[in-house]
Amino acid sequence: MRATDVLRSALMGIVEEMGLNWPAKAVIEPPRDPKHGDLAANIAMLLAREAHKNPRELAQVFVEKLPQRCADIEKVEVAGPGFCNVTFSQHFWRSTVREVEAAGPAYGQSSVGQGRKTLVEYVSANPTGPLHVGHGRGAAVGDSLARLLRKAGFDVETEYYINDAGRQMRILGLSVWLRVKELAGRPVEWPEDYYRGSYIIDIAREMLAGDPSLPDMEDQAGQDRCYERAMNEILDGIKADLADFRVEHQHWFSEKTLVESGAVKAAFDALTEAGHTFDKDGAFWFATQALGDDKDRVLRKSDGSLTYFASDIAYHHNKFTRGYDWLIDIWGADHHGYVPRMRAAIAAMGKPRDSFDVVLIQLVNLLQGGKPVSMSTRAGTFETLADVVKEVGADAARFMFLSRKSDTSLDFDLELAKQRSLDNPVYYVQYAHARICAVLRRAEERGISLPAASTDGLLAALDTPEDMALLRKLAGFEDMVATAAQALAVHHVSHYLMELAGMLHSYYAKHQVLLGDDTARTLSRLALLRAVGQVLRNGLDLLGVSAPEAM
RNA sequence: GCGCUCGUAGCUCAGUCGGAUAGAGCGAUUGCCUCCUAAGCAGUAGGCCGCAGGUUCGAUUCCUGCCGGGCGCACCA
Repeated sequence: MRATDVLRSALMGIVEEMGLNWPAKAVIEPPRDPKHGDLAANIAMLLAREAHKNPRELAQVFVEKLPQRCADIEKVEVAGPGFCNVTFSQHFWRSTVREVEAAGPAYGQSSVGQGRKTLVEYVSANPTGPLHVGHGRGAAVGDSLARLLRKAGFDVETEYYINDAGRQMRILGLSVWLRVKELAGRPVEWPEDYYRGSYIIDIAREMLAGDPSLPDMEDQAGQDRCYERAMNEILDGIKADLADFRVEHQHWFSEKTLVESGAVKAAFDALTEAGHTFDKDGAFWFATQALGDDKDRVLRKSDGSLTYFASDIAYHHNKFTRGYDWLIDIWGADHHGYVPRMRAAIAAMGKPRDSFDVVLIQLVNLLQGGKPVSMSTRAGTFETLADVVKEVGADAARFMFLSRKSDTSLDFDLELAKQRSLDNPVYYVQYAHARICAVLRRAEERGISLPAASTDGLLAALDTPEDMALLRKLAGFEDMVATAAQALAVHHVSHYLMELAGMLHSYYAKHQVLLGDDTARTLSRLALLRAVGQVLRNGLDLLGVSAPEAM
């Protein structure tokens, strides 16, 4: 926030003048209670010991010197144990409207990310069936996180890792193949592990219709053919479901391709060279325990096949070689035990700890009017992402997924997601935007013309406490984006939007915007509302939620 | 048993790089449309921030232990 920067540099100047150093723990932030001013600084409490003064005494020094250094400061006082509480002038806050107008959709953009090359890998569900609700949460979080990080100045790309090389894929091929044979009236013996979903039968039926001689193939060949077809079909379905959910990955990365490229061997060699591997019991091991894991892990089993971990190491190694220096993985929370070994792998690659982060996505409990919806594979229940999106819409689903911390479990009530009330926050926020648009439309109808860029004079009539509160909130948008991005916490955006929408609704109820007899005030309030609308749009865009002009 | 994680209002959840009197919505309850969208607003009630210690000027926030919930602990993926 501009106010924070202004105050920080003024305070730094004073600290320097006193011959002291700026402590790392110095914080400048809006106090909880707005009565304490716009910003509070704890600097005096931190420097008290070094300056041989009591905190309040030292704070008094700052209070006396600040106004000379900063014309925008209207009031500054010592409070509590030694805070410096600063209030900026109304004129200063009003200029926020002009900043929003100037930046438009780019308002909130910052450069705290310094262009760091970042890869967000998310969803990455095995292509063995349609995406379910849990994947949807991961999809929403990954997509919004990428948007958020870009807004904060990171250079972000997104990726879906296709697990097309392992056991699950063999089972998928087998499942379809057996269905094909069954449909053709051949005798079939069902193994313990196979995919039972109805989509498997659909694929088998299509394949059989396309090639009636298919069941005559040899088992292995038939199974391979089925695997190929089924995976592609399911992958297409996944892509379509994601597109309907407004999620698009820039890269689709195949595990199979990775394995065939020899990347696994290269990764093994690199680990061995660094002395992190050993042979035991006929298997090839990675000594992760020395790097913080519970125990050492197998990379190549005694039967010669690779573990999932092996190709995952190669995959992450490959990400680094592609030039990314921050890897963010979005995983289901049931994989949290996997984090230490992946961290061990990153460490073994010689990469710093902060080059790899995992965002864990907790379970989604699907409810219907407060009662749990069966998550079984039975038809007719809402289990897939596509079903849920169809039922409640992408906006409601995304907002719901993004309004809670991602690592706590989430109750998703289908009834509630369709309700048009404050129970359902997405409508509350969208309604605020639509209301603003309605007022702007009405103004236009009445022939009131608001210049695209307002001036100090035009904004001068913004002088109520509610005006100031909204302006401060708008000014804080960039900070919110930056801290949310760095904390990988998308839900901060939803909460900010809820607060901003609440303030707007409250303002709307209290202050008439279109005032027949007071043109100056009308114009200034219209400009403020337009700025609020812009910030609501920018925030909703980070969530991938639409901002309707009418509801 | 070990590890990770969570425990904040009746319910669902924010907040916490240590700061002043802990917030929101729902539910309960009382009001508000001759006026820009009532999908809204204003008010009231509701809290040992799981428990006990420790660190400090100051702890809901950090540390330790305990209690309770969730998840994980494969030569599975």
